[in-house]
Amino acid sequence: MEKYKDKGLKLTPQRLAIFEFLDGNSGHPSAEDIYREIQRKYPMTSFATVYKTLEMLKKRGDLLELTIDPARRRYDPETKHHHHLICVDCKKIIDIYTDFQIDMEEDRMDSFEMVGNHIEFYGICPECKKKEE
Amino acid sequence: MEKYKDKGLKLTPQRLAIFEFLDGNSGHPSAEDIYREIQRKYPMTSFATVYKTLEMLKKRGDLLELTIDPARRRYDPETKHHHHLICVDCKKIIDIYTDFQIDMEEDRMDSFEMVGNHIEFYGICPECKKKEE
DNA sequence: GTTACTGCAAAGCTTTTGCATCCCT
DNA sequence: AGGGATGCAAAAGCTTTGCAGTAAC
Repeated sequence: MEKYKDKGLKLTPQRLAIFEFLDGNSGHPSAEDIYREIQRKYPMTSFATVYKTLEMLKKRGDLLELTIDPARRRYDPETKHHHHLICVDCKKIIDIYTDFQIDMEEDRMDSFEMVGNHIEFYGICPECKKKEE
Repeated sequence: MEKYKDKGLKLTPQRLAIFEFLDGNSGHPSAEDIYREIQRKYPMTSFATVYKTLEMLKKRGDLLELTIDPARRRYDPETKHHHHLICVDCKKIIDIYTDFQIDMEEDRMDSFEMVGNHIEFYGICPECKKKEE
């Protein structure tokens, strides 16, 4: 939480609630997930504030936007390099911290300047597998 | 093109134009890209038809939906397993056919039944790098 | 007192849907 | 002729934005 105390950044109750909800949250919530949770504490909080705060956190580099779910954006407060294991059925997302060696050969990179990578593992989670039976 | 001739599938001019545009297209077009191109040949084609046709192709397994771009869905007619190299600036997407060995250890899979994976490589393309200078 | 933030409502985009008409087979 | 496909327009989601009022500093 300390990391948010800097110049020109006002710590409003709404923001503190959002920071607190995101801190250590590995559930990869959508904007609506965040909105619903924040509303329980601050019923007056608006969707606009949630989106504006998420945008601010993204710009600061304290929040990643996941493009895994075509229906809605999901957010990840864990900014250290990691990958994701996704249930193709319920869309649950699990963090994977294994360091895979997947460096590309120079001649395959089409002269791109590489800045990173991200692996999506697809699978069926135990809960959904059970439902299938 | 032959692969579309089967039971209960009508080959309308609109669909043929879409199939032709997608066939071998490695530009990962959005629905609007497809709509604009098809309109040049069949100005009467509607957006609804484009979306309905893409949905049909997805269900048949002849088209992949990419979730790489948070602003809009993009489509990939290449259904063989491959990865993507993405320009973080202009969002250009390049296909990568290298077969990386990234199998996870059993005990890291959280009991998921694995069905596949997809690597996104992020970089800055030569064109965008030039613009930066 | 300043200045940034909030909330509301409207607007912006992308994608989906219902239904009457059309046309491929 | 029959049934799937088309096109229109409306609707549905998710996300963004403008602005006046509010509150953090």
